[in-house]
Amino acid sequence: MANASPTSAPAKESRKREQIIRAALSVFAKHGLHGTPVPPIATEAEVGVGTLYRYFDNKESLINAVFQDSKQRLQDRLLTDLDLMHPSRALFDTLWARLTAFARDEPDAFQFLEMQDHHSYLTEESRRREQALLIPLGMMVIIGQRTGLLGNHMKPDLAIALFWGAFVGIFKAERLGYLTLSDDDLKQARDACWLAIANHDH
Amino acid sequence: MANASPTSAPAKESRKREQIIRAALSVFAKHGLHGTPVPPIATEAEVGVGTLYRYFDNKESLINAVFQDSKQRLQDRLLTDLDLMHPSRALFDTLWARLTAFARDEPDAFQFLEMQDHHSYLTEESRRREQALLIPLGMMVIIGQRTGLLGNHMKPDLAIALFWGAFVGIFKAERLGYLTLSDDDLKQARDACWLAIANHDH
DNA sequence: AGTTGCGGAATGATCATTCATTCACTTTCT
DNA sequence: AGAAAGTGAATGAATGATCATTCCGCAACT
Repeated sequence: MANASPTSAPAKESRKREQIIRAALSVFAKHGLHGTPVPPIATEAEVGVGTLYRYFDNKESLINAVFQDSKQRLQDRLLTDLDLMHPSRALFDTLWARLTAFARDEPDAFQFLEMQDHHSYLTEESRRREQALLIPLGMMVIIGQRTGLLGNHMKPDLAIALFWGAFVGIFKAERLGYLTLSDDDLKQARDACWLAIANHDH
Repeated sequence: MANASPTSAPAKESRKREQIIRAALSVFAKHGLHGTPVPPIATEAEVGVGTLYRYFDNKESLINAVFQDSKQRLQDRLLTDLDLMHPSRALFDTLWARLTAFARDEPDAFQFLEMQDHHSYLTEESRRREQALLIPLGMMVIIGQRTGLLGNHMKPDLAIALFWGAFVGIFKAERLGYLTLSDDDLKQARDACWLAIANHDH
């Protein structure tokens, strides 16, 4: 065995990398992308600025790492062990529950992913990650429409944008202090969203 | 008469101010708030940097001017000659139509108002403008619930956040290239939003 | 003793803001 | 009326602050 110590060298190294990503996420969420200098990120990560640049080529590549990491975690929490190919009201409720759990557990990541200004920074790979989440959801909507569960008049992309926008909207309102979301509020919002996209022909 | 010329001195002065606000809006929408230096704004406004600082104390006060101007225009276009105290499906459709018209006619203003990062800049006055739009809409929802037009289980603020988020979501998706919104798509989205908030007890 | 990781002062670039000067237009004086 | 002086808007080079990035000396580990 090359490494038997509790924190082996490569493990410790990648732990530091994650530390920086987490710190960056937290500062970006608070002050925006252009708005946060690099040194405060290093401070928050309890790391020298020079160290940060050992792990990331530049600010842009750090931003992409944060983006991909957050997107990946969202995707994992949302899709793991879920059969999107058999849509049902129960599946919708599960997705909603997982989404709210994500928004609650990782508010910084949730907010970061909705920021406007990272889109000019994103690399090809980051955009691919975006698709990795959108495409399965799109297929789910298509199947749901085929089976008569969902209204089949709407473009799948439109349904997703509508739903996602509504979801983001209520949490954004909460973050800005216009609202507090109780469990009951979330259930009502969930049901309202379902009404918006379900099939009403029967 | 002190001023008989077609563009009197005070008129010309305020025209220049508006020119700067318009230019700032356009550049802010493209590159974000922190992301845009002041000089490019002056260039876009066809004005010297020094001139810009004759009309605005600093960047922050320019941002607030842009915000208030955009918010005011949204409010004017949305509420003028509308009786919010008598909600109906037709009123909802009118609001939707005005909202889409605004998003189409003034995409920069629409996007700017949704940006995350201006909230740390906003003055008391700017926040007041925010309320000036939200409060009448909230009253409309309350009345709609009282009259049985809207589902009356939901907090008015929640209904508004849900609706506004969905609306913003579809236009954001279009801007980012995930979608194109035909007139038909917009009608479908409108009807879906109505289903989400209307009363279904009859 | 050598190698690798780390830190943070140093560097050069970019930014917000200022200010000395120009310029166009009035008012005053002869 | 024509000349001279006054006024304040407009300008953009200059200034100082802040930022991203580098690099060299130090520490830890082998």
